[in-house]
Amino acid sequence: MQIRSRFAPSPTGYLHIGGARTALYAWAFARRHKETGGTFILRIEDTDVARSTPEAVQAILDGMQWLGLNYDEGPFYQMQRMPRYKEVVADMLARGAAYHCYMAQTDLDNLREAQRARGEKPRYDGTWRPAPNKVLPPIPEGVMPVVRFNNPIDGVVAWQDAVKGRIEIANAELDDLIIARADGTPTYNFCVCVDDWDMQITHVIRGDDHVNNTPRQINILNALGATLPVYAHLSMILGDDGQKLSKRHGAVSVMEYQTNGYLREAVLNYLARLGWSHGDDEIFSVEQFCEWFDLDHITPSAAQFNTEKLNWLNHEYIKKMDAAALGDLLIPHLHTAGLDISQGPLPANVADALRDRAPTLVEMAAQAHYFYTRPATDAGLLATHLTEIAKPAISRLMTELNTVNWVKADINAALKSTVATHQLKMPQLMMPLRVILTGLTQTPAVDAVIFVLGRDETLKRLATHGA
RNA sequence: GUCCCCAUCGUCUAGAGGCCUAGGACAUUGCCCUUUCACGGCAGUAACACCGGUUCGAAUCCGGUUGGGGACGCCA
Repeated sequence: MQIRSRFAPSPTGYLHIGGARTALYAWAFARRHKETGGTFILRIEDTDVARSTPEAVQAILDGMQWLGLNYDEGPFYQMQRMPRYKEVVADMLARGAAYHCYMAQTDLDNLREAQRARGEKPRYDGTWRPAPNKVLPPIPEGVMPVVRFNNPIDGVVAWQDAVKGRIEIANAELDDLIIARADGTPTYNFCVCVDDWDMQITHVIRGDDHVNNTPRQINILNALGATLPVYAHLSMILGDDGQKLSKRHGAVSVMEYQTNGYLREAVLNYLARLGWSHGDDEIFSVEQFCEWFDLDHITPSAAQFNTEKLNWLNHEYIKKMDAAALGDLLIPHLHTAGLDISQGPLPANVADALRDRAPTLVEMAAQAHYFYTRPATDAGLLATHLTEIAKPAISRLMTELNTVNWVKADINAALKSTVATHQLKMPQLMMPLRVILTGLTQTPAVDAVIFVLGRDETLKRLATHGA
């Protein structure tokens, strides 16, 4: 079987973490079956003209690109498929699978309100639904009708959800949904069916919130004579505080993660593990994920986002990444931290020195200041650490550094021999050096700092506090 | 209100009747390492929502309760 999965966002906002995970799973599922023709399709559901924007389309594309979720077909835009939808509507009308409804909006509202008041589920009452021997109301003047789907009245719709198991809903719970508005434009549930059918989607992997749409779509698909896809409904992702994610509450664009200093590999890995598992495996590459991913191990319950774990994962990736690559990723963050890096040390070296103590690139950039700007000297700090006993040692060290072969091991040897000849304890030399060189008491190992700073800059800084 | 879904440590999860006195990871606590902080190492605290069944045996199956979530649009 050739797997064909799709991601079908509506462009009404950026790609947030929930959408990104949905896209990731649908993508990975197709990639998992690549050898047998697995195909990933991107479809933009933009039929809500009022809320869809080109900026949102771009934001979604950007987010997917950053994550590396490439698609094999598309992007398809529903607005460009209007003729096709209209053709299908006309056909359904002709076959009696759908019918015109002239009920006014206000009447509909009143109907629903009354039903709610009676404790019933609000539903269209079938006033305009044709039936044998039924006399329809006279068609009102000047009213453009909507088209409603002739939903089955009896029986149940059931499907084997790949993550939630068997779900069944009685047709009596469903009503005749509108498939085309009065202005002729088709609606969501209908477009999805036509698209999934036309695009021969075999696996619909989407958010939990569509479970309720599924029986309606199955009915429409059946009326169309289409083969039903496998449905896999992903539970939602909750915010860090267990609350639902929303625009004003923690739902941020995936791109925010990039600007906040997260690596794409870490975000991908984190998302992969949020709602899916492969035994005890925690850290794995996207490639590995694509090999392992299956629908069977997706959790049916909602998952709470945990920034601390993301930070940990991000740090793991930072610690393992190639220094040059890490340096490249760090550059933009150094810029936003306001540092002029044209004069200073190589970002790759800075990154290498700082990686153990920086879980994100933003944090790393924040710690990188003293590599690019002379530290302000805190008199108090200097007084505490730059003791009389340390001064001659530093002076001797300067002469050594002047000629030492500039590699970390030799720098370290110079430090050690200075400590030895002046009969100091390590901290007695390291702390004053650290304070002079960085202005801080908490930095990477001093030999690493010296190495990254470079000979000239190190000697200049030491000279200012001239021992 | 009606319908649907969900329920293992604080969090993400393993677990598909005996391998479970419930495993891993993050976080947390303690100790070790150490030129501070960090990194790293070791150890610890911590969970099957509740009540009934089924079974020789249930975290695993069934029913109910409670709690949480979602859906009920001429939005997607």
